[in-house]
Amino acid sequence: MSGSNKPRSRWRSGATIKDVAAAAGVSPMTVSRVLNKEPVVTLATREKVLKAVGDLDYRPNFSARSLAKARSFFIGLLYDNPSAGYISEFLNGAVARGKADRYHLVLEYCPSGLQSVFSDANVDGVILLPPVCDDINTIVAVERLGVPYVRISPDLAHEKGLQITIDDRAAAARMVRYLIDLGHREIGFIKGHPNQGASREREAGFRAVMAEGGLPVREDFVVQGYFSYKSGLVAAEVILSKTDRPTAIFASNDDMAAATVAQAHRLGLEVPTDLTVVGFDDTEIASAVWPTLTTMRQPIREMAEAAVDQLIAMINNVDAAESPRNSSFVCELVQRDSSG
Amino acid sequence: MSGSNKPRSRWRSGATIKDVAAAAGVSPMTVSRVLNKEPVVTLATREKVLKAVGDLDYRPNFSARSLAKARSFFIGLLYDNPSAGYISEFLNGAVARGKADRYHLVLEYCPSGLQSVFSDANVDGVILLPPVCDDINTIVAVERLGVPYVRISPDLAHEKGLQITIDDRAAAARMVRYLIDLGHREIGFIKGHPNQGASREREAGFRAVMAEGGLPVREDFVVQGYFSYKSGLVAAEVILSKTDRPTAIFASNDDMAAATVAQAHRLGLEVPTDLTVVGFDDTEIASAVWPTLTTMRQPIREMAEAAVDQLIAMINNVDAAESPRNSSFVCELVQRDSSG
DNA sequence: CTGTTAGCGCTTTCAC
DNA sequence: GTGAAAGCGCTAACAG
Repeated sequence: MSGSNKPRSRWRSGATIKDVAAAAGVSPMTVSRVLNKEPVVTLATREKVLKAVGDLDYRPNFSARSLAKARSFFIGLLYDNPSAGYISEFLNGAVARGKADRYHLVLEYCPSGLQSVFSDANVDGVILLPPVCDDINTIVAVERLGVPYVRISPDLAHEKGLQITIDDRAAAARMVRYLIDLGHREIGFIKGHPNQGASREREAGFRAVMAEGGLPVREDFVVQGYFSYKSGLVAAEVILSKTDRPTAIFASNDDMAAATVAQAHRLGLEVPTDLTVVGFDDTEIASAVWPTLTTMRQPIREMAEAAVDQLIAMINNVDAAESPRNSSFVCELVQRDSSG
Repeated sequence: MSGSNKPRSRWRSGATIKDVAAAAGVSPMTVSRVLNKEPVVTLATREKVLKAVGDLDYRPNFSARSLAKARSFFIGLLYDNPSAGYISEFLNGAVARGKADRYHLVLEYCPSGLQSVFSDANVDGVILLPPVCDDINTIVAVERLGVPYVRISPDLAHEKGLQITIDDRAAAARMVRYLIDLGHREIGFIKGHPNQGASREREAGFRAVMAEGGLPVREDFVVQGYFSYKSGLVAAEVILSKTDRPTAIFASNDDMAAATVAQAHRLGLEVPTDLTVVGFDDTEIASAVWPTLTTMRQPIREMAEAAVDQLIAMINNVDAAESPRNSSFVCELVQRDSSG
């Protein structure tokens, strides 16, 4: 940190609630009531106050309000290297939803393993994105914080804390059924990162439907990936370099599906003519590659909105916090050009 | 908002600085000094205090500290639909850098046009991402806030406020020289969104080098894009559907370059055999498509770190704020598979 | 419907 | 090197 800490000799203006009260000829308390939209205030009084607020360009002091209300009006967002598309989509939803209730988002980068959570922030609630939502150290740290929290697409069910999920298994099952309906019999599968519950669920959905359809799963067509583009490249090569190969590959996310398409091209295979490729999530990349990817759209934005909503409800209403109402979102099959 | 607002009957723990002081047998003031790492305190005292802090699991109240210090320790980040890759990269840098000085980032979504900036947050400084950094209403609103701000890759030079830029013109020039060195003579260009200065600069760099090399610019090979994948698809079609076409296309960002590759494929052209395509930014998509894109890497993370650094310096030191030291970052040509 | 009093938890200032 | 008093700007709780 640099030098002397003398603050604000020119920053920050300074009209306080007292100034507004004086200008409007009322008490600070009345100003406070107007600002907090309490319905009791007379219309006339309200207007006087609002005028004074405008004249003085008054902006309430967040810290003072927080201190008095014993609330920070901040929600912490714990993340750790999600794909760019995922986090940016999530942020859009969460920021918009928080704004309505005057909540702001504070970002905390949480490389799992490091338990350096919340060095000193005081937030009213916390949202944990995968895979942080499954890091036990982080969860413990958040619980010690004593604030409500929401876990997004978590793996293990954990006593407290609300969970916002999608039914990964059902969604994966739907995708495999789609492939079978298309006439595919030999279907390859690229698994997701083993540190995420979604990976197991998606695989389970895949296997369930294959079994259901009486189709044997060729274990050498099921390979480990890690949700990254690179890992998809490797996995696809393993599957496609065999003399016999599947007619379709279901990758556990879009990045790996995109990589599979690229690998297919490299090996001289046309998509979808020679090989059908499908992904999961419907992140940006799904519409960016060529051919565009058939995938399972995860309603990330809606999930973010729900997370913020529920969190605010829990912050306001302790009862709600006692009996969290987990919610599960449904995915939508988005058919594009990579399947046939 | 839901129901009654009775707070924290079970959330929030509660050890205050007084409790710590009592436990350590010192005054609150001494605890404060220890916590703020003021060097005056005796080692013995310091240790007593630290032990009490640990025992009580004390975490300082951010709001109280902010109120007393007249500082929020929050930095606002104003954004408006940047590409996912851009914002997520920027966030990584900014969050990490802020952490070192106990600053946190608060996100504000600022659809330009709407001047709904900072409904009520009080931040110590503001970072404006493009294109918000060029929205005059937003700039005015931020100036009225009375806090220092940094603009990232801004268009018009504006009196106050620090600017973190790259030399778009020079970078674009370098890319065009690279293409010429590769033997290309007929080079197409897809412009960026006209609301961003970077677009004009990149085009200027393109034209300068073409002129420098004595190569005429075919105006029908220069078409308008808007930085989106879709706009790139359209632009590329315009250029490539002619009977004669350029041997190389320089798109003003990666999304449009990726779209150009896709469009080329659709038209039966091989990249780079039949057509060289290059982009700008080196965002995620550049390594995600096939063939991977040759592009100009913009050091987004470093720029984010610099922005936070400078902002904190300005917050702490008014003198620094008087004479902002703008900084310009250099880009790096990343050669991949889409050029030849 | 509006005002008064007190205090949130911390830090500043000034003593000692 | 440490402590006591006062106050940051706001709102809860109570009066009236």
